[in-house]
Amino acid sequence: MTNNGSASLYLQVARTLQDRIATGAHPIGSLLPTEHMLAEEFGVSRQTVRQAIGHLRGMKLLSARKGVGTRVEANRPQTSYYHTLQSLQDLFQFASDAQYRVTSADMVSVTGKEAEELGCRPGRQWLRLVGLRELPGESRGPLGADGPLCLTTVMIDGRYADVAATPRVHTRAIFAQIEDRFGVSITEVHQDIEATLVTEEQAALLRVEPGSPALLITRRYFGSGRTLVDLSRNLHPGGRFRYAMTVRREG
Amino acid sequence: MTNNGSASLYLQVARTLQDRIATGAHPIGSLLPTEHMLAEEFGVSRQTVRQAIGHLRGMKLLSARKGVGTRVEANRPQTSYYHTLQSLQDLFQFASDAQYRVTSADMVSVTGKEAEELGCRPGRQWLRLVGLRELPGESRGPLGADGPLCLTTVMIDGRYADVAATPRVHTRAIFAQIEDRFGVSITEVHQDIEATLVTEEQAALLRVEPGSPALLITRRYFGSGRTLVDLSRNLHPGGRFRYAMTVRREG
DNA sequence: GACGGATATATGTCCGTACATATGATGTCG
DNA sequence: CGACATCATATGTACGGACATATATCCGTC
Repeated sequence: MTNNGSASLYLQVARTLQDRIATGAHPIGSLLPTEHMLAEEFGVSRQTVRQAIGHLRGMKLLSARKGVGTRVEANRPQTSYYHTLQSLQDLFQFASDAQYRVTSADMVSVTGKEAEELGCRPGRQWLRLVGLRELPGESRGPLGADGPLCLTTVMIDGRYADVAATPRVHTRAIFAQIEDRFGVSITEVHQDIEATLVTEEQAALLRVEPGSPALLITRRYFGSGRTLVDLSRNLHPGGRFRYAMTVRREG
Repeated sequence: MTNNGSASLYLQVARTLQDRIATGAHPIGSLLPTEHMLAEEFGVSRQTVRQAIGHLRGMKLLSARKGVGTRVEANRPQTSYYHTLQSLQDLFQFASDAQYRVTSADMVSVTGKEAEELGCRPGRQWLRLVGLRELPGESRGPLGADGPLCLTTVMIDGRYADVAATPRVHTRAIFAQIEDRFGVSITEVHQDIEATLVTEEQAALLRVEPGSPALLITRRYFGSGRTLVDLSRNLHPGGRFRYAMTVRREG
């Protein structure tokens, strides 16, 4: 064994295999020798070899298929960074009691450019909501003066239009209502953040100066099979909102 | 066993334990019966019980400590969403050949508010870089007309000031240079995005109209022990940049 | 009462064996 | 030559036993 003798036997085996993979003795894509052969070579039980392989599988260096063998997947442990969310609600970075007050809800037939953006054929029916998100009553945050958190436009696939067919106040996110009501589950969300200026019309609704800066956050919610379930466009006045996230190293 | 008999034995055991945990028979924080007791109860070997427990540990439902026991950590598998990055470079969302052209590099002694923001005592030495990030030569992206990608100010802990002591052009991110040169590794990055307007001075440097919108992205890079290694403030002109990310459901 | 050592206990590691099962290769038959 | 059954093979599952090691507790000593 190349290692010191104090560590667990299976960790020594794992380390040796990892070294061999790193040095190219077992190229990516190739099959490792069988567990039986490795056990014999290292003079340990097959159980111990399996434990070592299991360790490396946890690091995504190896994968195994019954009846085939153990394949080398990666050269070295990829040091990836990740940002986790407890739930999709965390994408919204304001208090969870914020209300979405819908002022208009219209079924529209999308055309051309808009259809392309929604990833569907022209002529399909979508429900378009327009409204303001604001904090209820006195629970205004410390950040902004008062005024709505954002101006939100939502496009909902016609199949799920029932969740918001008439203008009203929503206390839960639209996607969450669709998930519950129709049993679809959101598997992926694409979020897009850009800077823009508010128009006069928007400024009046948001109670800010025309021409002041804003974050335009577009979110696309995808269900199974990468089908777009709903799309929301949130215009956040500059001083009233910021988007914060933390990424951590894996392991 | 509550399950059908076709699945693996250890999966049946795991399922039974999961049910018991979900129904509160084993409350969060409590210790499970010992592996030996469970093996006896289910009429299986201890090895099989361990495999079942290992399965639930992978789901973060259980944790184990040698000499103590197996503790219930969670009620049910948490469906978390995550956003992964291949490397921290992915936080920058422009071509990796972008250059950071530093126009000034000054060692400063931080005071009051700035010291607080950097999380250090007033009077500490930090290196302040100011410069523009731009694409080299002809490789201009399709998005913006030409002009710099962003105006970037970087604060570097005095200990690592050597990486950029004099103004010059950097082709690698500052944090990456610090990682290599000083052997520290960035374990966490905090990122903060807000909308703002560019001042006249900034507009001239970025070659945009004064008063146009911009994304201000502040990134704090932390090393081991949550110590701030460097902080960068990037001002991206509105039309020239957007921040995109995708989050996926776990499992 | 404080400190330290012996001890019981639970998980961790390791061995050997046996059989199950998915997979790809081989070979046979129409 | 193609479809299909057969077989060898590699990982997956399961058993039983044994010892290692970390931890908490008990107990005696100072």
